Amino acid sequence: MKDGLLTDRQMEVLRYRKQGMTQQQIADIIQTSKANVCTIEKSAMENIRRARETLTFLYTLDATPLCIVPSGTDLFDVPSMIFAEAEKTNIKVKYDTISLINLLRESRSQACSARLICEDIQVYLTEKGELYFG
Amino acid sequence: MKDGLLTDRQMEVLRYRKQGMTQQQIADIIQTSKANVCTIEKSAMENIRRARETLTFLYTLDATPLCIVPSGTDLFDVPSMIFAEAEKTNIKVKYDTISLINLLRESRSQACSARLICEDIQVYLTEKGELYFG
DNA sequence: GTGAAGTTAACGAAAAGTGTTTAAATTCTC
DNA sequence: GAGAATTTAAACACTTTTCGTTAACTTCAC
Repeated sequence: MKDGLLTDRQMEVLRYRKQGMTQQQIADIIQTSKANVCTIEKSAMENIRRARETLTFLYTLDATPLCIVPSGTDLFDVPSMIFAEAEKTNIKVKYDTISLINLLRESRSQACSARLICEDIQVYLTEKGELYFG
Repeated sequence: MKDGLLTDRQMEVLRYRKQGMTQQQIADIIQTSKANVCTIEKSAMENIRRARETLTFLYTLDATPLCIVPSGTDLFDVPSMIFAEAEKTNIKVKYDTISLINLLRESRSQACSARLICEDIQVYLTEKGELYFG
């Protein structure tokens, strides 16, 4: 029974990276090649992506796909898009405009740069009015 | 490049379970033994646990452990515990009492039954004042 | 162009994960 | 207690992941 998805090696590399070190510096410390540091970091990111997707699957087990927010959308246009779609389903969304934006920025920070959405985002709505971004 | 952590088999079982079927019913449908359905379901839950832990690691990479909320604590006592601890660190917590409780209930719903915390919960605080529950 | 940082591809060996069966044990319901 | 539902453990073939190497490649600042 292991802790998480990440190996010790992967966590080690991520910690050093968080501190701002280069792959070469890390390679020197953990005694390997920079190419290997690169692959370890890359597989760590892949594992993180998979962890995210796993939880999204779980959260959306009882949710229905609502709409897709296309890459290039203005962040501030997202709430009205979602409210409009939700109205068709007769489910009341649990979030107001502000908290919806905050929710999106917190759960998909990579997909938001300033006011621009830079990835397609699948939106799910549960019967309770909760939102998930896949 | 695979989707998530869960195999097709595991997702299949979780979907049927969500619909309220027994392991035996599922075994008949997917043509295997009920023991195997149990194993698959169990490893699915294990994978979900690991996905959660992976993301917690990521979120707490730049956070420091703040305190542990012990099992048995009243949910409504949690905010003041956390605020008291945070005061020692000179970091202002981003959440007020109500939103803190909501955050906890949403992110660790299993650990909250009504007003009772039923698992030890590790609390992390980032420099920005964000909270994570590990 | 040089050097530093990062990425990629191909390959091998070791480690870990998955689906399955069988059999025994546990929990739950009536 | 009887019977159904669920859980657990051990063992197996099989697949995937991981770490590591080597070598070539892109980017970017100077």
